[in-house]
Amino acid sequence: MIEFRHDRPRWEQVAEVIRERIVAGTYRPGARVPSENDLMQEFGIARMTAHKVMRALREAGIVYTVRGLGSFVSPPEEAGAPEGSSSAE
Amino acid sequence: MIEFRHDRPRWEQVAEVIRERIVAGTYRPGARVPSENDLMQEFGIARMTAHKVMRALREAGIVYTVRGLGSFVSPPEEAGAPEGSSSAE
DNA sequence: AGATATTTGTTCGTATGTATC
DNA sequence: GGATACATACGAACAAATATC
Repeated sequence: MIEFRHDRPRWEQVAEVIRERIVAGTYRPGARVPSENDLMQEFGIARMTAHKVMRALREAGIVYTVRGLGSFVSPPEEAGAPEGSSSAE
Repeated sequence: MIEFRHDRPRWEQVAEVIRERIVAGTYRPGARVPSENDLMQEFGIARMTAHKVMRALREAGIVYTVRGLGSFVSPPEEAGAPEGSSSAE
């Protein structure tokens, strides 16, 4: 369990953790991130709080969500690199 | 946006607006009235304030609320008209 | 086709803490 | 101190989309 600070919202702190994992590569592009239910269990938070976490990450553009399926790490920003230019598909 | 007066509670002023809409027929009997979330957005108020609005309308008997669904305009007072007397179901 | 489970979306109910008046 | 108002957070219920059996 993580130690929640009292000077910042929980949904913000959890979102930070997930964001760090994505940056670290723990969750790769296209892969599913923990469901709201998962977040509830892992962080001991309520569903609505977990929902807020995912909404924040979604609005930050680092995940996208499909109802009934879950949320997934957004693909990297292809800034001028045409697909197929890096390696074989 | 509406101009909030400083001499009366916001929840009271918003409740007045919704009540007027119901009287005017903007929201008909049985129809759903704006959710607390809707009120937050339209009037720029907090959820607790929006909740107070709906509670006031509920206690006035002009709406009824179903958890998980929303609030609805109360049916008119049918003084002596049994249900099913108007048409076939 | 139907039932079930999982998951997100949305709604209301409630409690707490903080700030302001 | 009380009333108002905001933000946060937990709980419960209803709904829709998806997948599996």
